[in-house]
Amino acid sequence: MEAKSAVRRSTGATARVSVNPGAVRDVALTLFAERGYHGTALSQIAKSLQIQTPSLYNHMSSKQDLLGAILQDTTDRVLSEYEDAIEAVDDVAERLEVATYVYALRHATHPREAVIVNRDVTALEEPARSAVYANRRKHADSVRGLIQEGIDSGEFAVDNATVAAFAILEMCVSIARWFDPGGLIPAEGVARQHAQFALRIVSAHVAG
Amino acid sequence: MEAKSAVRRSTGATARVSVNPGAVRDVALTLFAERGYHGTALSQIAKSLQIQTPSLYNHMSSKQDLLGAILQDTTDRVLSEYEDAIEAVDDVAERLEVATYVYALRHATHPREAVIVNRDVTALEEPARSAVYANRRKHADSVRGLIQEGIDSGEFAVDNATVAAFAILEMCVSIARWFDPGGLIPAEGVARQHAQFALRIVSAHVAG
DNA sequence: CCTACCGATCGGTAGG
DNA sequence: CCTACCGATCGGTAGG
Repeated sequence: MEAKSAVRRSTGATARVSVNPGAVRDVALTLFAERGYHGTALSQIAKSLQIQTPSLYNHMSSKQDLLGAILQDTTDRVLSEYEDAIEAVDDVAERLEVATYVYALRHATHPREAVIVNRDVTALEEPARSAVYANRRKHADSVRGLIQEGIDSGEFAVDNATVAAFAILEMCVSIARWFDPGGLIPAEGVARQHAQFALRIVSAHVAG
Repeated sequence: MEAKSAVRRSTGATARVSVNPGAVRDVALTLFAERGYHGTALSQIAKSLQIQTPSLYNHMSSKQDLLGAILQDTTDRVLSEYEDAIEAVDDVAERLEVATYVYALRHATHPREAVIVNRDVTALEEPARSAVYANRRKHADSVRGLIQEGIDSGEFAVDNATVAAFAILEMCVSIARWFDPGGLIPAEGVARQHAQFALRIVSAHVAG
């Protein structure tokens, strides 16, 4: 009969490092993104970390909290990144360009977070869900305002600011679903092209 | 003591019409779109139809089959609609325009199907999932080819046909997530604007 | 971090 | 279309 530790060592699983809240969240990001919140069992997260399911509760308070923290942090970051980006420039076309660039880049570099925000926000219970929606709306409303400003000044030519804002934002969101970080185009290249698409969508007259 | 039928009548629920496979699918479309495949229980579908869960099996063979039928039919229709649309015109810019128009219009008029295809295809088991992916790829590859054709002929000016194709298709897909059929803009208006956005993204020189 | 265990609910079947 | 029921699995707790 073998000792328990020897049996465990013989399974060939990679050595466990240290389980902490960050590690739990990282695995949750991967599995939620792959299978969705409802499609992921805590037992799968635990297995990936090579611990038993109840041990997860040393690093989180509930499955809902895990989802809530991911969605809140992600949308918080999107919002602050957006505000930093437009603060740096004044021209309305340039603002739309940098806003699109950072939003696209974030979706290319953080696909798991993006997929979960867009697929599983409905799985989040209130009041956390409303807080996430509020972040999203704040961002979308501001981009819409940017476009309306460009229309009013005659720099942009587009039928409807709301439709254009959704088109621009959503083509960026989708990057998280198709972009291959190991492919030929770097994340910055995809972001740059989307920023150009945004200017073209609003028909901005840009130099160069 | 009241008779069973009287009790049922007294609940105030709307009169049940006739349950058939189409009614089951319609309710599944609504609930899957709202909560996702894994987030929807068959008991909820049954409750919405005012029958017991086991009775659902008179109208479907399994939950997986229900999802598979929805996804296969939806992607089949997208593909045939696309082929019909581009057949009707010859010019490459016009082809991109009509292809975008019908794709956008479909997502505005069939939001439930669109949301489910894009969120729950990963919940579909093989080999059905691969068949759905094949339909999607056929459509995306053809649109990418259209754009490449325009680049080669000098009509379009875009860095990368694949990136442009994804941007155009995905901004249309997202319509299903934000479009309000009861709002100010008709579905056709949203589709028309997206067709214009597509031409602008590829920088096509269009008359008018 | 574990074992032992909980009530609830899942998709689905048997047999009318 | 129903009642009665199945094994499996869910998120989570007790108590070390």
